[in-house]
Amino acid sequence: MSTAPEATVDALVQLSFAIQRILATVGAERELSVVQMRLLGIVRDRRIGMAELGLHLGLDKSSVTGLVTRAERRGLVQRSPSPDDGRAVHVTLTPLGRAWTEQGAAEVAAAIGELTAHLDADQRTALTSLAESLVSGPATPR
Amino acid sequence: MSTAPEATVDALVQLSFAIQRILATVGAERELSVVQMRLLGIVRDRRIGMAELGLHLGLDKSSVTGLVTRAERRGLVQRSPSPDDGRAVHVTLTPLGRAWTEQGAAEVAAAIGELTAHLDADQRTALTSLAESLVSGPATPR
DNA sequence: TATTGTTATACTCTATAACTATA
DNA sequence: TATAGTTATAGAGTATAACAATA
Repeated sequence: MSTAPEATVDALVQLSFAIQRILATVGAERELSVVQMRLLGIVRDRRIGMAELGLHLGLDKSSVTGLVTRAERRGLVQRSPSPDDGRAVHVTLTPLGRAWTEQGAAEVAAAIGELTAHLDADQRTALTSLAESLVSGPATPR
Repeated sequence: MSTAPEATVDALVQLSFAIQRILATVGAERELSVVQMRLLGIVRDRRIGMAELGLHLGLDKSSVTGLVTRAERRGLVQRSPSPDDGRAVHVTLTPLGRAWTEQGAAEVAAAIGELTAHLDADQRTALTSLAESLVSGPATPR
């Protein structure tokens, strides 16, 4: 049970808030919450049902129902019955939802670009690999 | 308008979710949301009123009213009238609130310690200073 | 007039429990 | 029986608008 030095804890917590603020700000331009943005991002590249969506988002299935219903009402996603399983539905992006998702992703990348603009190439590489190693554990050479 | 490379964007966004998940998990042990945790953390070292609290949290003052009321109802914070300004109130931690705040901070530090356990001292130092530089801009030597 | 804070209201977001339909 | 999803309900969290009290 290691405890990180206070400076490291503070820096990572503050950085996480800065990134979340970027996501919230980009979403707010289209009145999307961070969770709605994640929903669109997840549905973007997966063929997925409500249950699996709940796993990705860390939400109960009943919460996902409301989330998807609100996004559907706004014309961003669609429910369609699964051809394989009569109980299941698939959630997919509408053309509008796809456009917003791509624009949002570009705006997030631009804002993070501003945040990291003062780094040189080596620093950026170091930051990226350190961040990756925290998320997925130490590098796993194949 | 610089745009960060995709790998950097992904790594930072995923890292921010990992840190937020730690905060949410630690809070959940005491049925505290991340915002309630932030509230306690802000009140911990400042003598502060509702308006300034709203600025720190990025919330409207009416939202802060509800947030503080719920925390007060649970015995975590106290409102007290400002001696200087008849309109203002100060929000302070109760002994229980202080205990929870300190325990929570320790648990967050421990969890982030786990996350960074695989880093050696140099890597940890590099990560900390890179993260600090993103949050507060490039190093500003005095 | 401006500022501090609360109240009323409405909506999003979330979980729990109970339910329907399909596997 | 188990799984996929919805509905009903309750509560937290948020903003806007209107308000009271103080500066």
